Amino acid sequence: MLALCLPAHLAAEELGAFARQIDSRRDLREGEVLFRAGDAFEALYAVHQGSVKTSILPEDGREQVAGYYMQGEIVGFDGIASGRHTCNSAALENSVVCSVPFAALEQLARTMPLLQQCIYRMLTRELARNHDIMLQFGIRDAQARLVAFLLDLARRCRRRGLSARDLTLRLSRAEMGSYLGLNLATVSRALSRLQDAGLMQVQGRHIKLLDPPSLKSLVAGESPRPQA
Amino acid sequence: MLALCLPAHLAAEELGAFARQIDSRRDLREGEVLFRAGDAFEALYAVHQGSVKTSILPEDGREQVAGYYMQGEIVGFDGIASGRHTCNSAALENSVVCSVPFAALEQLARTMPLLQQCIYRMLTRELARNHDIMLQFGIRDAQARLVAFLLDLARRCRRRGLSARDLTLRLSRAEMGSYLGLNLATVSRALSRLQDAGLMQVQGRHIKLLDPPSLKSLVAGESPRPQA
DNA sequence: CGCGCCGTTGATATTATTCAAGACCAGTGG
DNA sequence: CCACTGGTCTTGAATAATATCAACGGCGCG
Repeated sequence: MLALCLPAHLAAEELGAFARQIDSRRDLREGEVLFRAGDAFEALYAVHQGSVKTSILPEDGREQVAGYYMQGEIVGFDGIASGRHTCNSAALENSVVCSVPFAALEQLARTMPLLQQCIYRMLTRELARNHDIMLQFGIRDAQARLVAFLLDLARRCRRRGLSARDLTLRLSRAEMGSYLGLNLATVSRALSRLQDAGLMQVQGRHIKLLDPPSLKSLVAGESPRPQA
Repeated sequence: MLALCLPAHLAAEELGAFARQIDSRRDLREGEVLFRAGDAFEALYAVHQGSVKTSILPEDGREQVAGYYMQGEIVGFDGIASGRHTCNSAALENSVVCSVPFAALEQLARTMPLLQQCIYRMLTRELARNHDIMLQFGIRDAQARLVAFLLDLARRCRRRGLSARDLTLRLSRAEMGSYLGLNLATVSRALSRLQDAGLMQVQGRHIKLLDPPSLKSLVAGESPRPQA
């Protein structure tokens, strides 16, 4: 299953050597913790099946969702620099991850230029992705921000061969809200309004995007932003 | 001056070869553009003197500030994955940057393990930094968010041997607001209130942090967050 | 059936935005 | 030297958006 988790352009023979060394699969049940803030950073985890969230919990306050990872995505880059994880990670449903011990990976990469390249690409991709996410947070309007999130989700689904129209959220309203910096109730209301407007169909955690073009223009077009 | 821009742990002899190849200094006047969204990604820029901002401008809307880089920091990671810059960059004051052609750097790194390491560290650091920034955006209260920004700034100043108490902002209120997702007026009011509370002294763009501990607790302690 | 969790929705309070007026400041030209 | 001007910052009042509080409905499960 490792082959599925790792970039395809890794040459076959290298993959063989690689897999022999570090292949390691782990099953998670819903809610099960993958790592915690403060844990030593030992591995990256490729989500093979299911989905995973990351979060922080400020001692005083309530959990804040920091990231959401689905099939084919990689969790754990936080803490790669410091050697310790800076957030918690837990499965949102029964899931399977491939654990990739990072020290071994690095070690191996020293003698394998292609693998080196592969790691490098992972890092830069993650960098670009984070950049995108940060820009999305610039959207101030609650409804537009939510739509941006859903469209991002749709894009990621399409990439993985799933339907980009029929989304199944694995996050609760509260978790979405936390991730987006919105209140649970605000998320719910925004979804209702979007449904009333005929732009999507909402049934609990199943969302059908009825009018992607309009949704896109909603995000790009009329987001009131602070001046500069 | 390149030596100042690059990580110190690069072995001297390698640095020599490196510098000979790619050393390239560029002076920027206030407001001068370093690169634009859509430009081919050719180089990273180490800020040697002064400061630089990145921003996007959605066709419809107003400029949104995406990042702020000071002396000793590196701009341009956006677009490293796609080969094109995804945001604009301009000098906030008269500045000097070292341009580091990235293709050359990569090429060179193939034969220099230490340089390889160095690039690698740059990437992971940037990753960690972005992660931190994203978490800061989770802070919902305008005042607390602003304080978090100022404390981050202070930390970066200290790291660079500048005073962590007396800050000189290079961003206007509007730019700070744009970066933080707040209105200009909100930023101004928050600063006034913080001053009234005796936590800092504000004189235009000069800010003196009078009570860092209280400021820190303000960020961590009582930020009302959505539930999850 | 009753319970707990999740989601929706209303009423209200709080917070931030918007609009607008004026203060401050530096640069410029009379 | 002094107004003038453009930009930035502060502040007030009105408005809009979101959070909070709370009630209720649905659904799965013991």
